[in-house]
Amino acid sequence: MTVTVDLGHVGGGDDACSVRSVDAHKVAAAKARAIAPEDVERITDLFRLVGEPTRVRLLYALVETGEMCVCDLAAVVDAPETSVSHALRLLRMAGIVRTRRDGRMIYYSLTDAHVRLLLDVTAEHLRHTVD
Amino acid sequence: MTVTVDLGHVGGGDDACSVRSVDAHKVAAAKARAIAPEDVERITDLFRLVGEPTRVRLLYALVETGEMCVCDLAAVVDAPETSVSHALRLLRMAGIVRTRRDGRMIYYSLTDAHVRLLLDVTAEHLRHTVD
DNA sequence: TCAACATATGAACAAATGTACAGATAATGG
DNA sequence: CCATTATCTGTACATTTGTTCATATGTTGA
Repeated sequence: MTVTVDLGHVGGGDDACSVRSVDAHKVAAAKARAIAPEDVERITDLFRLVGEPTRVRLLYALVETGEMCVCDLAAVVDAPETSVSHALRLLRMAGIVRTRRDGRMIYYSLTDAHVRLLLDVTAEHLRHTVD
Repeated sequence: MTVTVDLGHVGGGDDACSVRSVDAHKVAAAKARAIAPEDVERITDLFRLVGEPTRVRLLYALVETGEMCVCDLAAVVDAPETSVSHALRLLRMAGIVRTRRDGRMIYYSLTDAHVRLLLDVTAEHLRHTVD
């Protein structure tokens, strides 16, 4: 697997300012298959949401119990209810969790099973990187 | 394994300051099965790393091409090489990517297939939430 | 309607984070 | 050894982000 295409020097082609490339093949291929900017944003938004301790613990709590009210979630993660409410709002706005009202309380639950899978896959990844 | 169920009204018990709970069952269960603090940190560290546009695009580029040098990666994501170098350092320190030196260049590649799976699962999640 | 409760919202502040610039390190070829 | 190339590292700055306090919304029961 040498490759190292000849292509004398792929001068400042395309659109970038002063970006030179060593292996034009790969650069072109990667650019062609690159993920759409819109999708990049959605993916990073999702990951960023799950990249915070309180929110991850909230999600795990919901995975285990199905649904819980803010009060109980706060008890589980041992954080002020206000903090939990803010965290849940972000998760709700992202469509990761949904709410169900029952009297004065509002119960939160996961919207779909994908988040669970996401967390599981991550756990698997961590398990392997630990060894 | 106590669990102490029976509800009624579980006053300010446990250890938190002023956290009351509505459904002691779920709170106890969730606390018992809660993920370890150490694991929470590792999981959030991982997600936070993938929760940034440049880094995600770098990872996708590596998924597609196998391996690339910093220079070409910078060309793909259209960012200054310094930025890319910083981003790659974080990914490398987290064990997500590894390096291979060949002359003056350093080639980056994914450490294992788990990240790829992670990205795929996420794509799946997004696909469903769009509908 | 009023008081008590569960949760949401807004704003302010400290901490974390990405980015850019300058200089440092490492390797190649002459 | 020197110049050049490829990448790294350190630092400073602007932005983002999580947390907290105070206040608002909405619900129940008397």
